[in-house]
Amino acid sequence: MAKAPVLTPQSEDFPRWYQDIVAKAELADNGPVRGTMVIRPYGYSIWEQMQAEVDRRIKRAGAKNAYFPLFIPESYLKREAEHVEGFSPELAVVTVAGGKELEEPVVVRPTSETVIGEFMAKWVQSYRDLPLLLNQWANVVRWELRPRVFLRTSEFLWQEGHTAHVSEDDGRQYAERILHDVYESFMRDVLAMPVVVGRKTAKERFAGATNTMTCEAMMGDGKALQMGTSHELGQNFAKAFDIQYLDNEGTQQHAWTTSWGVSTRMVGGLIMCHGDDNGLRIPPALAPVQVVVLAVRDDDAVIERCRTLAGELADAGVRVELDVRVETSMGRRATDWELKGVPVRLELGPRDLTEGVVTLANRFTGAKDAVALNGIAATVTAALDAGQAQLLAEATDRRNSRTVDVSSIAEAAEAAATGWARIPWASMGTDGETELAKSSVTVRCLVMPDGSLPASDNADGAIAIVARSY
RNA sequence: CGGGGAAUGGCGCAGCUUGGUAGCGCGCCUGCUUUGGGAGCAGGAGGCCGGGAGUUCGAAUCUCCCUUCCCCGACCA
Repeated sequence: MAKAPVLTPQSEDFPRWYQDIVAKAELADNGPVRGTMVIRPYGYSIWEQMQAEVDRRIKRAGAKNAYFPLFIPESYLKREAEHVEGFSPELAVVTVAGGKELEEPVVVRPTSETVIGEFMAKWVQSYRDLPLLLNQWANVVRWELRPRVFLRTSEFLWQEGHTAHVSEDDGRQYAERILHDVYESFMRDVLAMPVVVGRKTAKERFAGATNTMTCEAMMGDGKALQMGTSHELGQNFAKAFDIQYLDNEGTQQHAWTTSWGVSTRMVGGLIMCHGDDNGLRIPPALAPVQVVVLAVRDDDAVIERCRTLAGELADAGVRVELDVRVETSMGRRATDWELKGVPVRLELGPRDLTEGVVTLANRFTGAKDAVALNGIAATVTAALDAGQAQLLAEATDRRNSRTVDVSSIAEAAEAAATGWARIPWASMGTDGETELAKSSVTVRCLVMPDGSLPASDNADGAIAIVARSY
C-alpha cells in the first residue's frame, strides 16, 4: 500500500530527516530540561556496542578504568587559566545543597582534567609510577546554547582518558596511539566511517591543551562532525595540580599529561553518515541486532521454524532477534526494522517453508532474495561482511568526491557549501580563519599531504581541511 | 542577550479575525475480518485549551502580566 514517505527525505530537509529518524527508530526523546535527552533502549543498545568496542581497545592500549566524582570544587577549575576561561560559560554550578548555601560552589563536571589531576598528584611520586593511564566512563554536563539530540546535549555520556607521562615525547606518542589505534580504527573498522585524522588549529584547540588532535567525519549533507579528540596537555595541568615525580637522577620533574574522549555524539554521527530515506543503516560490526527473523504469517509451523532458525544463528555467533508479532502486519514490521537499520531481515512464511528457503532482505543493497535454509549462517555472515565493506566504501566515496582542493579563501568558502575543501594552511594567512568564519566555515583540522599529523601549528606543507560543521 | 514565532488529548495540528456545548489526523483500547511492504470496518477511552489577573450573562477565542518552548544570530572539545 503506497503511503507518504516514512521519513522526511534527506534532500528535502536534512535536519528534519535526522529528527524523524531519532524519533521513529526509537533512539531518543528530548528530556524535560532543555538540552537533555532520554536515550531509549534501542539507542542505548547502540551506545553499549560502541562502549564495548572502544573499551576493549582502550584496555588493549594499557589504560585502566576508574571513576571520579561528578561534583568538582569550583576552585579546581580556576587553577588552569585557559581551562576555566574555556569552560566557564557552559558550567552548571551547584550553590545550594542540603537546604543550605554551600561555602564553596561545586561545579557539575564538564570534563575531569582538574579532579583527576588532583589525584594524579597524590598517586605519582616517582618515575616508576609513570605512565599512569586512566580512563573513565561517565556523564558530563555542558550548558550549550544550541542543543541537538546526540550531537550537542547539555548532558552526555562519554569516556574520558587521562594519562601522565615522564616526557613530552612519551605523552605525545600515547595521545597519538589512542587517536589511531583506538579512535580511528574503531571508527573505520566498526562504524565504517572513514575519518580524517588531523591537528586542530590554535583557535580550535581544547582549553588548556598544547595540542589537540581530532577525528573528523563527513556527514550525508557534506558537513563535518568532530567524532573524537585526543589532547596533549603539556605540563599545564601538571603545574596547576602539582603532578610531580622524582626522576632516576633524583630531580623533581613535572609530568606531561594527555586527555582524550569520545561521546554519545558518535551515535548522531553514525545516523548522519549512513542513514538513508528509509532510515538508519547500522554497520553489521556495530549493530546490536544484526539479523531479525520475521514470521510472515500466524502459522505454528512457520513460527516454530523461525525459532529454530534464530537459535541456529545465535549459535553461530550472530546477534539475532526474533519477530513473531504476527498480530502486526508484515509491512509495518518490515518498515520498522528498516527504520532501525537492522542489516539483514530473514522473512519466513509458509511458501518459503515448503520450498526450503527463506527470504533474505538486505538493508544495504535493498535486495530481497530467496536463499536456502540449509547453511543459512554462512549466507548471513557473508551478507553482513559485504554490508560492512559496502558502507565503508560508500562513505569513503562520498568523502572523496565531495572534497576539493582549492587555493583561496573564497573558493574554500564556496566548496564548503556542499562539502569539504583542502587548502594550503600557509596560504590562509593570519586572518584566514576569521575570514572563513564569516561564511560559517571552520578549519576542521590540519593534515600533512601524506595524511600524517603535522608536528606543529605551522608545519611546512600542512593542508587545512575546511568545512561547515555540526 | 538581539530579532521573529508558538503554547489546545500521547504526537502533529485546526478552531481565535466576528466570544455561545472543544474538533481533526496519527497513536491507544475492544471486537470482527485481515496478515508475502506502513491493513480495513465498527465501537470506545483520553482535554481545568501553559499560569495568573481582568472585561463579559458567558472566554480556547478579547485585554494585561508571567512562564516555557521553537527558529535565526551571537556562543560551542
